[in-house]
Amino acid sequence: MAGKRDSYHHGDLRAALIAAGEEVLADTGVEGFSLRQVARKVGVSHSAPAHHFGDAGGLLRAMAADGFRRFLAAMRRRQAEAGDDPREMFLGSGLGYVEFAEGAPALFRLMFGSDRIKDVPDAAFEEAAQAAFQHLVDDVARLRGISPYEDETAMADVMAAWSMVHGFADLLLAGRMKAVQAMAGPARERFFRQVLLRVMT
Amino acid sequence: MAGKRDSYHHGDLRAALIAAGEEVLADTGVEGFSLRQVARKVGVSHSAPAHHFGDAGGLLRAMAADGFRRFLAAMRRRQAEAGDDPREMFLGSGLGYVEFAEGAPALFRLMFGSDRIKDVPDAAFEEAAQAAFQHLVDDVARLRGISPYEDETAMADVMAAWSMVHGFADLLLAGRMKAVQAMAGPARERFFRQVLLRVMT
DNA sequence: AAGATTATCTTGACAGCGTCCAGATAGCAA
DNA sequence: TTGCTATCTGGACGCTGTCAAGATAATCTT
Repeated sequence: MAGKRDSYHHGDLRAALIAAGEEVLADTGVEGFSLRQVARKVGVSHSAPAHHFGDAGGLLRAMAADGFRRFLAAMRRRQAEAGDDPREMFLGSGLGYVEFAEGAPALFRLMFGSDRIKDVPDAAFEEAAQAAFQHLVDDVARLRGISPYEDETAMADVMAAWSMVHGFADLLLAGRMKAVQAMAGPARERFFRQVLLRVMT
Repeated sequence: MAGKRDSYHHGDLRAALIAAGEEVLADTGVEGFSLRQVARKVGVSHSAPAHHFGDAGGLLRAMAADGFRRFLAAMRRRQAEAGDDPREMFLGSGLGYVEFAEGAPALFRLMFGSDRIKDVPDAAFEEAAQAAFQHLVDDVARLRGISPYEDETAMADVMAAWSMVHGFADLLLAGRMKAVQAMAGPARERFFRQVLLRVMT
């Protein structure tokens, strides 16, 4: 993956930096992430990224936006396997949510509020994050038979479900749910279903 | 707070570094946190902290441990105001949880799984974190009339409640719950109670 | 086709960072 | 008083992000 190239121009440096960046992120975590390390990995000078992303935050925001797209894809994938019962579809999304978080913990943490991307508006990021949120809204709408945008209780369902799934995932990554981590795959999934369902009565 | 001193030795540098560190953390966030900045704030050489904490991670772990103690205190305080109904006491803890997170977002994030303190065992940190968890276990025990350590469903209650509160707080900090953030204080509290109670049917 | 313009990438510089190391200073024990 | 040890300083190192100036290639204009 250490891309040496023959021509002066790279070809698709932007995409290569995002890909390499996610590898570096997975290796070192958000806080150890370094722009120069990414540049080295792609085989490009240390200040080449600046032209595409401005500064380090720019690259991280692009990575986070990309992360949200794959996050949504992970939820859809699990949901597709769940059949067409609204409740099972909802649970499928939740399982995809947690699965993604465990598969790419540093990226997940980056997406949800790292200081390095905060407070700088980014259209692509916001759009991708919004799309993921919308997926959850759709789940609840299907389950309740009414749009959360038109029904306050349904919107409370959305917030409750989101909080539950997100908290579960985040505590898992923090290593604070040792009892759950000790469970084997299937038992853990069963446990998670049971927990998540509480939110939907 | 920029402590100039008269003697060569500081007196209580360790505590001063922790206090100054939390200010720096609040100002710059976990990822912008710098050891030298803390040293400057206390009026001490850039490598003085090393003697007390080893490296930057050492100081951050000590700060996180201190954070967990204040976190627990915040939950207790809110609980004490809630009277003696088990349900109200439980809600009080939850409100304290969120209140602490909003009052010290960077510290909260540090406590729950920053890369800069992870994977290095620390007795003081682990003990303080465990004490906070125990508080939650006690809440559920009081509510269910049985110890979660002896009853699987009660332990599932603990995990569900914890996930819910933690997710709510973390999403709030991430700025992802705009609808909730827009609510005025009392309305928000009412909403949160309603959400948290779902977990305890 | 040739020249000019623009996008892309390199190189070198700078200050700030964490950590290591040798030395200075002060409190304390004998 | 004489050591001894804990505490703190100052300088060095390699790493970092960002900026500015220059080199190279692709594209546009005519």
